[in-house]
Amino acid sequence: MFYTPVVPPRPQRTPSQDIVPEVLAAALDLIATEGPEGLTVRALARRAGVAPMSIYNHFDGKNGVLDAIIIDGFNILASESDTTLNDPRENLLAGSGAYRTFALEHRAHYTAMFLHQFVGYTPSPDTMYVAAKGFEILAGQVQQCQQAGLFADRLYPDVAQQLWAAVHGYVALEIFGINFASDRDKVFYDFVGSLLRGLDSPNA
Amino acid sequence: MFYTPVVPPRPQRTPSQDIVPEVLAAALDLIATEGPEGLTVRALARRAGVAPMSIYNHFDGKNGVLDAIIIDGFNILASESDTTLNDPRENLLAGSGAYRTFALEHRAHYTAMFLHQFVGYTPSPDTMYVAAKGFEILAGQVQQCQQAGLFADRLYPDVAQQLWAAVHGYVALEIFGINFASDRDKVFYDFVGSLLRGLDSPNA
DNA sequence: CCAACTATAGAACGATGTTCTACACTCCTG
DNA sequence: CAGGAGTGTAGAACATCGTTCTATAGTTGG
Repeated sequence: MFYTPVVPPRPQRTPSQDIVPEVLAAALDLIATEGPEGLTVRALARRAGVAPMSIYNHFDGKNGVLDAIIIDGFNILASESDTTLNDPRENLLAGSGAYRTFALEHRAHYTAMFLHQFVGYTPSPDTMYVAAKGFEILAGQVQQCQQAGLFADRLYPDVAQQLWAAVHGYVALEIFGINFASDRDKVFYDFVGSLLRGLDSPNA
Repeated sequence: MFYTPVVPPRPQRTPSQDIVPEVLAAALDLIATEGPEGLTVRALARRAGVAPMSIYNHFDGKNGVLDAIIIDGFNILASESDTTLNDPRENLLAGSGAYRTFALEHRAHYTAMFLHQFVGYTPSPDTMYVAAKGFEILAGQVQQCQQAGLFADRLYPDVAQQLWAAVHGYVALEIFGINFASDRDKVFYDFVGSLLRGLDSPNA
């Protein structure tokens, strides 16, 4: 009369050390496939094969997951866009291209970092620190250009801000689906190249 | 024994023709003061002094309110940035400045139009149409420049896209609070001017 | 003055983030 | 190898969200 199931119905518990990476992967997957609004605690736990409570035990709730994604994103962005070519101007062009590639290929990261304001989310101090470090990398590359004689009569943080604004604006409209350029890649490089050329001539 | 209140406790019903403008004003006020996440149907009705059901009787729910805000925003933007100076290049510069002024002064409009993705919102066909018209105004201004000899070896929709990306990027970072420029106004005009100068020289 | 219209209040439904509690599995220690 | 501490899980609970429905009451035109 006793009945023992032949197959354990499912691994009942997720080992502790697997939870964080699986939740992060599931969160990126959710944002990429369902959009930022698809990132809910219940859906996240379901896709990660984990109990909702684990989001609170291993992260600080949904905000903690967002902090983890954003910090991860800044680390990837820093490692991919901190190029070190000999020509500092080429270096800046290559960095801009790498920034755009990061945004397009890690759309979920970029969305969480710069495009979507998640309701109730405020970045943690750690997140703010990593973000500031990211801007410093860009500013450093511009400074190297200046030491090579470019952007002569401008402040390098201003040039960094202008370059960042341009690249972010182009990428944001691209991701929003409102880019009507004839050839997105070519128009992008022409865009950044033209801006650098214009910024290298004297301030009007 | 009968008691008649000397003052009617409050106007019980809002006259029909007042509801739409009051709801729109309350929605802009809510976004501006509480942020986009503060725009909830209940809070909106409360601030407008109106029943929640009115949002559904006079608009198509929350999405209808957003459509109304966005269409209103595009109309304001078109009327303010469609400048007609004699010099087409000056015209483009003035239009860019007007775009930025619109974004900064009508922050709630601009947020709904380009910065925040409201959960569950998809623009109505009418909204899409008005938005496309807005891009055509910009493209027309660029085309006038081209007829005057500027941006010679480039396609005018590409130049329009590049200019829009630049201005939107600058404004977006400004509104997000991550603009580190020494003087925001001056750096903006230097930004747009440099881009136009660079785009006027031959394509590399 | 009455009938058609419509703004209102309030309950209801499913879904959200979050917290709490009881339970069951794991794994280290004695 | 047994047992207890630690921890992942399930589920209920709370307030709030957008939305729908119903019944009521105020307004207005004929």
